[in-house]
Amino acid sequence: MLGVDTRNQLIDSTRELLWERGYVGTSPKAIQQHAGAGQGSMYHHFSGKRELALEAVRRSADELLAAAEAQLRGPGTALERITAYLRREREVLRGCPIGRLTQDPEIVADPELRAPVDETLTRLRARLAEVLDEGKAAGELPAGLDTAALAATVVAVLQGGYVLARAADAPEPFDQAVSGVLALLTTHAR
Amino acid sequence: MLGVDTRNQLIDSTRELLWERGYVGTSPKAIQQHAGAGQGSMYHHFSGKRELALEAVRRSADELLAAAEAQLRGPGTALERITAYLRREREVLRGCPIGRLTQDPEIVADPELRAPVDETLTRLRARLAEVLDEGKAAGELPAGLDTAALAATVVAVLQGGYVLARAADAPEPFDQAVSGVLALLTTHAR
DNA sequence: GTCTATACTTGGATAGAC
DNA sequence: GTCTATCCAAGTATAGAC
Repeated sequence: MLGVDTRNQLIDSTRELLWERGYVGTSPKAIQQHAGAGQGSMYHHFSGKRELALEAVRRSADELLAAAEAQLRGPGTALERITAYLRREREVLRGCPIGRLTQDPEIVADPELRAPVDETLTRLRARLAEVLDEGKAAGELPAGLDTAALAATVVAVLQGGYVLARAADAPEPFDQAVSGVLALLTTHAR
Repeated sequence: MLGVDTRNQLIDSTRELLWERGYVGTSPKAIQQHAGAGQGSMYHHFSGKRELALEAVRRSADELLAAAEAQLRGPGTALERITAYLRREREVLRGCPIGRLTQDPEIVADPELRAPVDETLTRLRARLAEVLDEGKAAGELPAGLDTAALAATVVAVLQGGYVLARAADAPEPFDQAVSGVLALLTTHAR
């Protein structure tokens, strides 16, 4: 195979457009144009917009978890790894390619389309809870902490930070939200 | 005037639909049907979808700030009021009628449509920062806290909580996220 | 103010030729 | 595998009658 094949071009274009415009805002025609593919080509590889979206969402989901793992599996204490994850370089104004899908009525109404979104955020929370548990075990964090709740808080700060940044058309509120939760977390570390 | 006039019916219907389906997902026809109004009626009162949305967003924005004020201006210490605000009854699975608009490409691309969204979340943060400042002044919270950052965190937890809940199709992750940040905040109170 | 008719574009997909 | 032609509904709006 030489170069990228059409099928993958279509999937990648769909990922981009879903990120930028969501499911209801993305038309087959737009996907084709972005991918440089014709109608026939798209409908040869996929049954339609929905199937294409399904594949696109699954890939974005896998990528998001892998990216998180890169920070969380890294070196350092539990809190250092959480900090690295929260502070990692992000395209804040673009928002989260997975989280943004939760605002799409046709995604949440379709169990198959919602499933990868749900799994991704659920696993992310579970993984963060693990890291927080390590912090507890190491005495970095107080034994009484509800790590599952705290993991949800951490993910929510990211997802909500994107919302604030997009509203303001500026990344600062995102950074503030992250700073705020880190300040709370690290003064618990002793 | 007897009963609700058509103009207001149209605005309220638009508010509902924007909340549920966003701007790109809401058609003039859907608005008319939801409002029980005809085409001519809608285009008599408004120049089109955009103007209607503008009015709808402004009203939802005002309402959101007023609702927040109800908790934040209430009785109790700063932390008690923040807690009341975070724990207030919410239709979690519907998400935030203002925050959800930040995921709409046509809203954020249009300065006039984005403005009320931006103002609402910015004011909300400012108001929360005030309350947190009161908590600092009262010795409830450590003097070193960055209240602007913390206010962003609080709003982000709400906005992100909605995202997690909608992904899971269940309110629990929202409640966890709130619990987590409250646990951090209240153990700082001394 | 509201209704119906009309218009043009886009969305989403199928059919059949190459 | 890809292209072009075709199809029908929906989106978004204007025109003019009542």
